[in-house]
Amino acid sequence: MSINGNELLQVFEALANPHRLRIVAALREQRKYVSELAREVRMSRPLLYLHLQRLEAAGLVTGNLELSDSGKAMKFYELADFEFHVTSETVAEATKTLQEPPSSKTNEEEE
Amino acid sequence: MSINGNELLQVFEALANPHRLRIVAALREQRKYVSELAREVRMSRPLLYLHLQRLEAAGLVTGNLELSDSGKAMKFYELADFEFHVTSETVAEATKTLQEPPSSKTNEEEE
DNA sequence: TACATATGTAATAAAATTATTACACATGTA
DNA sequence: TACATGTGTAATAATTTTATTACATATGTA
Repeated sequence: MSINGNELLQVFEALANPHRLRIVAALREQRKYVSELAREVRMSRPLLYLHLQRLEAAGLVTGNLELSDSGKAMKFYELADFEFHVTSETVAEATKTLQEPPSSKTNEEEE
Repeated sequence: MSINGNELLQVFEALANPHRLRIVAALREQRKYVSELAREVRMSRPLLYLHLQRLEAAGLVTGNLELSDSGKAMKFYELADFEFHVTSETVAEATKTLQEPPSSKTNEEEE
């Protein structure tokens, strides 16, 4: 069983942004909490949240809300283990199971 | 030597779209000319051109203008050979050589 | 209490991507 | 000549993504 088309698409979408590549690289050293990471990659927290959400939705990182020793809430993000082999073959295979969300003009008229 | 950060980003950007995944899959069987491919993936030619350009810019496909037997111009696109191993390690490695275009507020003020 | 540091989100603006429409030009065939 | 089929692109519209600003809430320490 290979990866689902929509999942693979989500992975590509998640990685198709320089900030998010940097976030992945930054998390490689060790897990980090959001504010800490924001300082490191020099990004506002709200924006970082957005990027983290995309990475998490794609399954590339996971977030965990924890309490520090002093009792303060900290949200830690860490990398997930992921490994994709990308060739025209694996892309074509995954694409078989690719489906657009059932919106738009799916089956209005054929010719 | 591994892949350059900006090149890898361009690959992800190219693959981060359902139409383009389908185009890759369609070209897997054999090379096709633009109008032919447009019919197959049910897309207007101008739009297909845009997507093909992105794929070509990323090095995933190549285009060739040829003359058919009858003398009509035909632009054939075919898949390039590509293979990427995507893990947090390869992403982090490539990210080292990632650079934003020298615009925006690169070095306005540090703190 | 005031301040620094956390999390979290809503509203809005800005920018980039995607999509459509309307062209121009060329060749082969009826 | 008229029509079908090909390439190619410019202008514009629509949509999505990215980014900013302004909040609210909570904890620990001076």
